[in-house]
Amino acid sequence: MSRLKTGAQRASHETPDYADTAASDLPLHRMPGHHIRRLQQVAVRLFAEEANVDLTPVQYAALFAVAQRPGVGQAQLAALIGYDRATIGGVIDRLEQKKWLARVASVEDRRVNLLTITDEGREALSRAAASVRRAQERIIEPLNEDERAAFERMCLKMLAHHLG
Amino acid sequence: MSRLKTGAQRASHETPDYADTAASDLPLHRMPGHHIRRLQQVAVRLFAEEANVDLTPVQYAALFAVAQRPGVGQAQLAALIGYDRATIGGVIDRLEQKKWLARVASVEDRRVNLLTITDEGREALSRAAASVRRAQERIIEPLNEDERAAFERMCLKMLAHHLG
DNA sequence: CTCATATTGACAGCATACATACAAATCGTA
DNA sequence: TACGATTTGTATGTATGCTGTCAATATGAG
Repeated sequence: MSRLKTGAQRASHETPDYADTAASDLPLHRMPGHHIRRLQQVAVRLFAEEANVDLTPVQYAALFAVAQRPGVGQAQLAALIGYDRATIGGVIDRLEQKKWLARVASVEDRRVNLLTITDEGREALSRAAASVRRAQERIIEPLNEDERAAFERMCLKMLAHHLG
Repeated sequence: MSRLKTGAQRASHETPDYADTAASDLPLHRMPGHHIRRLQQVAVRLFAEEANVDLTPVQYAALFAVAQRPGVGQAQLAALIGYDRATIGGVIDRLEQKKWLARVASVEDRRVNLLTITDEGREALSRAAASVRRAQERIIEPLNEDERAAFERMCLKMLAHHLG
């Protein structure tokens, strides 16, 4: 049986007034998870808007990481940038199709695909750099310098706690 | 060419040392978008860990919103909680399968599906409330009170700027 | 050396997300 | 009132993301 009083809802503008919410005293606009999800949507959109290369945020991260660590395996790469082993396979497939990444079977460990970036991949990465930077700046554009630093610090704090 | 001196970034502790990155002077651990994506992953994981009901974060948001606004249309619902019109269809499909949400054809506008929550839906929502709250608290657990307020404020500031 | 154990990458299945296109229906305006 | 523009829900295709399973391969304890 619910205690929800539906009578309280009138037409309000953007933020609905979730008044009298007995079932949950946590309206959506008070949930960090909700904000984070929407920020993620915004970040992806801005990335796509700025992009001058056919790269998604995920593909960029993967390509960037392989450039830093040539010869990394798929599982290692996944751990490095925070992906699932299952997900990374498809990402690499698409980067391989574009000839920006190459899988090479390891001789030491025949289970492993050694990943390397191609010259075209490096070129794409280089070409994308500026627009990626712009996208990142646009996300935090409404924050002042202090807030940007604080935001980064808090993000890292939460990530260290939950992932570390 | 960038003005950023990449030489300045030495091996820092937990984060891999992306030293001498000529291709991009923005390492992953300095990209807000990267942090947001990983926070989103954490948030989803915590939600799933705490959940005592078969509900995803998205489904919870949709169910919650419909409970607040019975008779809302799919497009309105999508706008309300920040989804794509195309995405919301599948979400509603699954909630309808569980008998927690019902589509009713509108008489006034025959294009519209009026969405209403069922008694079972209300019951599920009520049952989920505590665990959803716990999941939200766990996300920001490493932050102190001031930081939590600041984080929420900054999230809302960015969202208002990019969505408003 | 051998066998239990763990790791690696592939695959299937489910659930977001987005862009695009579409038919049906509604609305605005001439 | 007729008709172009818009809105609504649906479908398709692509790309994350996760869980779970599997075969092939390493690894380590005995």
